[in-house]
Amino acid sequence: MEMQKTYNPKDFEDRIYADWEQSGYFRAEVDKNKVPFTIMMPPPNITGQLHMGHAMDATMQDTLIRFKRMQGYSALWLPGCDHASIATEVKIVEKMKAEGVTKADIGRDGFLVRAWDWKEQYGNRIMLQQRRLGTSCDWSRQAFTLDEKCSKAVREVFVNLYEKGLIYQGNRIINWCPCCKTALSDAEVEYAEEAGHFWHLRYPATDGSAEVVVATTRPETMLGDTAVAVHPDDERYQTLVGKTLKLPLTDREIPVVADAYVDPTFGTGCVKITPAHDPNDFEVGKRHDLPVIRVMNDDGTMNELAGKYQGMDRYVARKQMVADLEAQGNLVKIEGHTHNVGHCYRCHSTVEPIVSKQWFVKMEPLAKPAIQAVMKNKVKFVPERFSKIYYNWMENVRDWCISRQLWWGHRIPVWYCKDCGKVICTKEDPTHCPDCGSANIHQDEDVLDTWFSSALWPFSTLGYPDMTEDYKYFYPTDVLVTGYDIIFFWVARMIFSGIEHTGKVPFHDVLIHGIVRDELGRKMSKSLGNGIDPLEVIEKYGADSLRLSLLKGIAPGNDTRYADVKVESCRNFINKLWNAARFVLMNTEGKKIPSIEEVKFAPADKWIISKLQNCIRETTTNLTKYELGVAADLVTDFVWDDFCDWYIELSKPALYGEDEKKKTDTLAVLCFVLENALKLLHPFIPFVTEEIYANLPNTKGSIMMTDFPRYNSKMAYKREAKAFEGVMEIIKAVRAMKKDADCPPSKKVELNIVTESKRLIQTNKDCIMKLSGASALNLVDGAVEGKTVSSVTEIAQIYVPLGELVDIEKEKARLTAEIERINSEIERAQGKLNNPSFVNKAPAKLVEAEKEKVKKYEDMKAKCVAQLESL
RNA sequence: GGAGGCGUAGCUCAGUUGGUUAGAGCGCUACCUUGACAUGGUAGAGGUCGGAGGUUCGAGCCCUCUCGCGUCCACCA
Repeated sequence: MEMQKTYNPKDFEDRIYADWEQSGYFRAEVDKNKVPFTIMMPPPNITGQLHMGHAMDATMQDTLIRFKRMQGYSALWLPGCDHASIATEVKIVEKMKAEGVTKADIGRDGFLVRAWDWKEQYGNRIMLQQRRLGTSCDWSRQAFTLDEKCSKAVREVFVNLYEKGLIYQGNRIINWCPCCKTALSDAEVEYAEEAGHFWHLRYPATDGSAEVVVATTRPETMLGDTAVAVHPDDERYQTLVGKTLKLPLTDREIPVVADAYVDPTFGTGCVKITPAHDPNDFEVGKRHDLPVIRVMNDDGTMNELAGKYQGMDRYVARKQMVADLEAQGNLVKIEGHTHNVGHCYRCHSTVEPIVSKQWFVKMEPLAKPAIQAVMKNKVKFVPERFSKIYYNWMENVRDWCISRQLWWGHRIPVWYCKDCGKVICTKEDPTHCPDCGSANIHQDEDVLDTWFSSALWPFSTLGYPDMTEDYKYFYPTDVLVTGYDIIFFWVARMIFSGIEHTGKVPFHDVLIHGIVRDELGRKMSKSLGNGIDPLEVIEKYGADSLRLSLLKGIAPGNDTRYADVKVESCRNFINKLWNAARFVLMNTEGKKIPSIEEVKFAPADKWIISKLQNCIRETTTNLTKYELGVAADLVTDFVWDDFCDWYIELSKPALYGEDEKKKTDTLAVLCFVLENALKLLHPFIPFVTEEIYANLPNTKGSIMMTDFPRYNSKMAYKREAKAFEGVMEIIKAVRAMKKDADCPPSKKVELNIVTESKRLIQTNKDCIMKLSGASALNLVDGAVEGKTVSSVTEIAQIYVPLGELVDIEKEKARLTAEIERINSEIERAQGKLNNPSFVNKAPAKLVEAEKEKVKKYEDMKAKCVAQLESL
């Protein structure tokens, strides 16, 4: 097959993916002869579209899983989607609103029909988009948090926790979203600074003897006040404690209580206590046995206990009440005040702390072993610093509110007996009350927090609670790859869930990455409209270029910026690789290539093979350490600098020469190095490496199923490679000399070389001449007469007669400068050696290196001085 | 209030247990269409690593202080 002059990913990416998928290569088998390696894909929401964050997340995972697969592991990357209870429900309600339909109109069953329709329509979209990236997930095991398998695990886990007393129902202050009309967990509230006010209100004592002034940021909640608190030691208010106050705008009387919660130095030292609408007040209320008066409805309007304000929206009521208080003379003052206001993470409405009966998971017993697991390195965060963030959260976590007043999700598996009040929580749906036998039972209306099922993802997807072959073989998983933004939502909850329900940590490593920002460093967001669609980038540059650009130069845990120019430079790299392959293929065409074992290596061959071995070793190490950015740099640098810029050029004298054996030997090395480079690159840029691999002589099958290159110490050739670098130095020196003398590169020059390494130079004569643009290479014994420019390298002095181009004065200045430079090097090294503490304390190896350096530079200096004198 | 991060070449970023002369991409300068590639080649210019002090034979890396900019958590009504 003919390769085009320019790399064009559109010609093959879709075709190759279809081939892979059809071949079954993505499927992981339970194979006792292999070691499993498992990654669970963080399930994207079914409402979602692929964005840059997904693209990076998926690319990292795909790179790791392809690497491990090639290393011989039974590599499972299990994909799937999250039903995203609240996010999806919000979207469906929005869509219904456009049609003029409400949830009440169609009822629960009708709503669920729509929700499943939605899932059918959009649930697979993002999975299809992921394929464009080249993701090698095992689609045969694709899961969904609301499917039968995952639901079974949810049920099992809920009942177990309930039976252990770790799930309970309680009346507590929770975060309420009046827009979504559901409770939220603490993690689902986002705080943002907002400009607001402090309203100072006067509450007179009922006996007229005194008054207190309280300040509030939410005056509408005063209708639910059931006390005013002061600090027990606050001398100002000693006489007030025990008295009652008249609550303005109502006909209620409320007591003054003493509670240490109050900070006497803040404000007036008097705090209105609203147990139904503030978490701290709720606690104070409990201590003083205060009534809990909730004055707000679920939709954020005032309720029947709000008197004349009933039915008003919370903000309308606020305005009206402030006006009324002012009219009464009970508004003392209004202060400007910025404070943190909580918002729903889905609809961004201001959340309302409200007392409500909800289901909770008791966190303390679960958190302890989860903290231990990380402390004892059973779970390792990469980079390590994220474990601190994890500890900080885990150590201070409050009970998890898991019930949601939504319909889309796992319904809480609890039934209530209407006759005897029994609460029934069982793994099988009950038909009657086990206590009184009544069939008059009904299920709890609420569903579970969407993260309750995500928390089980690493094992629910493998069949838990059933001890399936998959579960036994692939669990615990190996590495979780995700962003730091969901450590609390998800990572932490998977860790304690895994430990509690399976007795094992769900994964050994957590590779944390940052977020992909826009070119200006801003977060990509819908409201800013600065999002970049990965699919458009793929369309323009190809998936491989996008993948590589998302990996090159990234460091674990750090944010990165997306820039077109980065993708472009990666595309350029791939084009380079493409053309290098084209070069090799053009030359191998119709030739019989010997196997690498039969080749007699030239010095350049040993050099590139040595470089290759080094690259194999370093790349493997870094991929194993999850340093994907470093690994990507290593491989691409090897291909571009060592292979393309040097070795391919070095191969040309042999390829265009007369010696057939030399020619085919060189071709064998070219093929060998290219093939290995393709394998090293395959985890990063799977499509183009597959395409080129298919064109290589003597290859069959897919590159993704070949073995990842292994470091071969027999091919290390360290000494030979080092020696050959002396040859390269000469080539570079000649190029620089020509440039310096304004000699056109195309003009062939004569090289006269003084060296002790005569054999090395002689063996590589063709390469030196070809790469430096020389017409002749003479080994001479001393300085050459006449107008020459000269240069000194570690192993040689080079004289190039350039006739009229030679400027003696310029040449003298150059040599003088060179001697100065060498002198400063000698000084630096000698300075170290003259320092007794360096010589005594530094490792012998380093001391030796400094000595060598002095020797080398002294030698070069002598040569430079000799040259200068000869001018 | 607490925790953590960042500050390295004009720009965007690497720099893994402290160890030769601190790297890359893009940009820039000069030259080059040399039988894979101008999405290219060759040769260059350009940082002393935010600042100060300290530990060490040796610090971009460790410690203290300090300046500037993000982030997360908590939250006093």
